[in-house]
Amino acid sequence: MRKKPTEYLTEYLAVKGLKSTTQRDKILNVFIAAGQHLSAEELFLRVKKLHPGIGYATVYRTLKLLAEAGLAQEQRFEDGFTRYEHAKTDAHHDHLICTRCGTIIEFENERIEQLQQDVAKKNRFKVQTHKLELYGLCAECQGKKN
Amino acid sequence: MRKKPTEYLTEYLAVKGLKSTTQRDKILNVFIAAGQHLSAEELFLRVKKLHPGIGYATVYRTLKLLAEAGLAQEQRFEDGFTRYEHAKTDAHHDHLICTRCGTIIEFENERIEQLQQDVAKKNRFKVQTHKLELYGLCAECQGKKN
DNA sequence: ACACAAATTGAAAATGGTTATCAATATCAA
DNA sequence: TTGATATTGATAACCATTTTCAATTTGTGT
Repeated sequence: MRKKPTEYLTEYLAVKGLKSTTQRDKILNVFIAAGQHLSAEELFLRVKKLHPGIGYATVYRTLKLLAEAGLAQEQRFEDGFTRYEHAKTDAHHDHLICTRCGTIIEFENERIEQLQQDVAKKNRFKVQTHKLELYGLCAECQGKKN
Repeated sequence: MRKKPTEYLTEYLAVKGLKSTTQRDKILNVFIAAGQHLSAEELFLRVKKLHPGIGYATVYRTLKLLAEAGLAQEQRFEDGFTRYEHAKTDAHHDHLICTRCGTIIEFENERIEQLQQDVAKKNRFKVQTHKLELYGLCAECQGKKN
């Protein structure tokens, strides 16, 4: 992804016969400036601060659009709602999720990926995507009582 | 779990100061007789067939209760709603999920579990539970067009 | 530039799985 | 049997996410 994300989006929209709008660009920019694992709600709050006119539904719609365009990736964690992370060109990664403070740590492990492929093959299964999440306590939270 | 599930449930309820009811026993029996990975909705339909009087909410409540009692385990897949599987005494297992027909295949892989522990350790993370799901096409669906 | 068909927006209502409410009923210890 | 408390069933409420729809904006052809 050597070109700017907004350019990439515009290109994607053109190809799909969709329209480029200022809202979409603004939302994308806020999304990029923000950290990983944002929920739609969180993104909406950030967007509203800079661009009060933009509506709730538009943020949801744009987030889905970004996912389709490959600029964001949907992740559904156990806390109920969907979060989005920036698309990475590099290898797939998985998550360590602290059940106490909510911290999310990313990791990648080539060996695990390989074993997953082995399992799939054994079951004559063709993997499209996968999800590996380890839930537990992060280093900080292990010490805390209660 | 050498004793009958209903007995186990009764015992759990007694310890917790809760009450044993015919509805709970009936729902538990239907749950046991049914296959794995039932949604609350699916269980409700089965229950209703045998015991028309039992309400929707009671099935939901009982399912949560069974999970607390250790008789069932909650699983949240990407299709949006929660499914329950029978608690197993044997090793933890993971899932292969067909994105076309919805078939769910269980598997377990000791080596992967081990590597997960390694990753956790490296991040000074204490794992409580984990979730590994491979989404893709099962053997049958790979041949089908569209 | 100009017009127009088609896409997009914002606000509000709808959805859909799940949970809470509440009056009526069932359970269980005394 | 009684009485305090838990449970039930029906329904309303929740809540994140989607859809609806009239008004507005965009891009293409002229």
